[in-house]
Amino acid sequence: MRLSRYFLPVLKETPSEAQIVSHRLMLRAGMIKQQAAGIYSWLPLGYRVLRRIEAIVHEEQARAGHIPLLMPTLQPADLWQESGRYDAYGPEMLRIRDRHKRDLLYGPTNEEMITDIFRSHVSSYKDLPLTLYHIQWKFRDEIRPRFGIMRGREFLMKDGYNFDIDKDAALHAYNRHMVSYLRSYERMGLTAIPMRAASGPIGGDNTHEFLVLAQTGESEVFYDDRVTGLKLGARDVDYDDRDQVAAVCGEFTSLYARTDETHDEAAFADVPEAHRKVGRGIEVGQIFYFATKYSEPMGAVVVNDKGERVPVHMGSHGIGVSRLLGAIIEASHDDRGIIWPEGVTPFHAGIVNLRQGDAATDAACEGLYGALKARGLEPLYDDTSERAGAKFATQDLIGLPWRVTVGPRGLAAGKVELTSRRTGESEEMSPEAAVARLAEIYDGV
RNA sequence: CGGGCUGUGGCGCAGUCUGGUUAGCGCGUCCGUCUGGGGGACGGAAGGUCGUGAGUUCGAAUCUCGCCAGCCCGACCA
Repeated sequence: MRLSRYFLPVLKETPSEAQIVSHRLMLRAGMIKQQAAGIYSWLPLGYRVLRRIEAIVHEEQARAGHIPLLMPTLQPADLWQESGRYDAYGPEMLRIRDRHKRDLLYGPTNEEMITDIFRSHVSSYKDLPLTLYHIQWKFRDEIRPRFGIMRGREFLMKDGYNFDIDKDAALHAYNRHMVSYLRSYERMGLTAIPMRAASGPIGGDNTHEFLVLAQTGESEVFYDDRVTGLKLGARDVDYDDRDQVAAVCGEFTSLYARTDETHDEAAFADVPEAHRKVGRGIEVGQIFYFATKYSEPMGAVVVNDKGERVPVHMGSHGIGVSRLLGAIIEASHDDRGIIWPEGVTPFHAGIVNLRQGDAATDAACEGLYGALKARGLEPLYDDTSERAGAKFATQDLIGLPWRVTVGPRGLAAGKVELTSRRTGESEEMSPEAAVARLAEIYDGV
């Protein structure tokens, strides 16, 4: 993309409504625009990151064998009356009435609807296990939205639902989700710690929340800090192997890590003092096993191998896709702007032309731009006539992890400069070498 | 929803207390010249129903009342 033809309304000053860093930076970097309290438009740069995060979630769900579909944002009220949650949910649920005076709601989650889909089409244990998920906009009419996209009323969420014949199978689904989530967060450059949590309005006993440590987090967290060093890395997990998946989950959940909702001082005291940490965290996902809480009242039953009709065991599993942008920025920024991890960056690298209009510099930039695209990378070429300082400031603000700086001075020696946004380190090299290096960096991402 | 606060060009603000010609400033935008490796300089220009409605007054951004929107703290939540 050429910056001169893009839509990137960056701001030099911070709009007064924004308090926390992710909100300020998202506004300044021209990623979002508020349309009402807790409701945002996604401007091109923000939309790119949102789509990147979504893509990672889709890829990792596919790897775990989970199947995507898409349910509507508006749901009929009667489904929720069946489960009893229409009254239980309270004013946080946005209720709508159509022209025929039928009661609808803007879905805050989809357990009822997915259960309805399931019971309509599945009747035999032979069709299990089944895990369906979608990534769709949700609405929760928060009393007080805040922190920009982190605590909006409208938000994009991945929510998945597993249907299994018994508790053991459902717990395997639970574990599969935990591993696929850990892998998703790692690919986004985040360390998200699974913590034992409280179940809230979804219900169920078995539940973990995934927390990204950040000063601005909404939850107080208590943990053994050795948990932050755990990584899945490149290891290959066979999602069909119950024991292997369970072992990975055991590794990530055996150290003490809890939110204030489930915190146990006595158990926490057993953590060696040097590792005992109290901090704050941003919730970026939660998984639940809730047995037959919805299948029983809603009649989601299958015939088992003995010919008996039994309610299916279910769980649900969510990742806050739009919220993750805020969490990533909270975890990865400096005083000049955002620092995107390679996995979610809106563009792979910026090309900064220091002397727009100079024939040799322009030609070198065009060459780099074409060569990077030919390697399958998406560069953002700053071909505007801004001065160097302004271009650098914009690059730093929008946080592309790599910058190729091209100016007549370096070009005289056949060199461009490749700079890491994260470390600030620069290296001079030929344009060809810069392209090769970037291709190598993104090869494993 | 309780408490606190704010609405003035695209953004950040002053002016309001103490009412008075054409409502200012910085940034940004546009044009020109000089510049050119970390938000450059100079010259010129465009852009405002002062959130909104009613009232007080000779006169309202400024005073009064209502309404709307937004922000912060709390309770609530992913």
